[in-house]
Amino acid sequence: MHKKAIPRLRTGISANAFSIKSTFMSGQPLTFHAEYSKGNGKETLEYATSKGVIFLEGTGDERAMSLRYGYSGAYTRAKALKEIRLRFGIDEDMHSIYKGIETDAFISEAISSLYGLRVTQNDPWETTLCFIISQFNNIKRIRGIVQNLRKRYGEVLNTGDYAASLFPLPKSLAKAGLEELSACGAGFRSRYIRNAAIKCSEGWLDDVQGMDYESAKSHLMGLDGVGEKVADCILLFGYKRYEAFPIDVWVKRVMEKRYLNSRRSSMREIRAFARSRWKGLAGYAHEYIYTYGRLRGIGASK
DNA sequence: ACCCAGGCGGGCG
DNA sequence: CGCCCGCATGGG
Repeated sequence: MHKKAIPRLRTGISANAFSIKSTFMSGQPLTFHAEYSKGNGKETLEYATSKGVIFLEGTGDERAMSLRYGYSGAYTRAKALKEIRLRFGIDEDMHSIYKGIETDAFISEAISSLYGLRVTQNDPWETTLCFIISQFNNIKRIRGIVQNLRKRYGEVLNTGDYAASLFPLPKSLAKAGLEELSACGAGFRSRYIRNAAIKCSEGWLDDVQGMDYESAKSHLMGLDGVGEKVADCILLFGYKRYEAFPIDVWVKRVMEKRYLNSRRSSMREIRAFARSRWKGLAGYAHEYIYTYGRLRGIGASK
């Protein structure tokens, strides 16, 4: 893909409590369209937005991660840097977040294992598309479908030195045929994708930012293929609403096993528990519980 | 062959 | 409300 390397610039950032690897492993929407690699003392992440490609390179450890960056497409130096700061929550006060969510030995174990995992703030449309695809699916396949959609519907960026398919815009997917979407692997989600693309290209997501959590959630659920869980993911990863606590099969199992005496519990019950325990930071706690639980296979049937 | 995956919509009691 | 079912597809 690369004909010539894109230059990497200094960000001047030495991030505290920031791990590219843990963030990548957490399976946030970014990672459905990002490539991670690690070698000779540095780790890199490369991902496509609808505006261009961003490269992030880190050296050092999670307590002082020195960052460099690169960009292509419509970005300028300043815009690329701003994108990175926002996306990875570089200016977040992790000390106070950890203080707020570290309520017990289990989450404490998760935090030390995944130290530096950040909740990323992604573009709302990206997040909506990624999580509509996520339903009744697995991460590997979600990634594959997102890559296929990028290649088929994303703007092609070709600078001569470098070529890539950008993240597809809603207006581009709004015109997609159902068979074509199915050919990307979307299956029964094809009609959800097209309908959401149509509504989002007409401004469905425009006012969410100003809504309170409950109204925003029910508004998002007005999109076909968006239920409670996906709406919570969109709010958490697309709008940085840390009060959202999405409950998928993994979180459900881990919560039951580690917090609810191995009792089979309803979604409502689990949500209420999480909200009362972690309050406005439930979503941040969620990422550690979800990722740690999934990587360790906690509560898995075998 | 079977089971599962970051669920959701629709139908039923 | 809560429960149950079908759903595309690919990997273990």
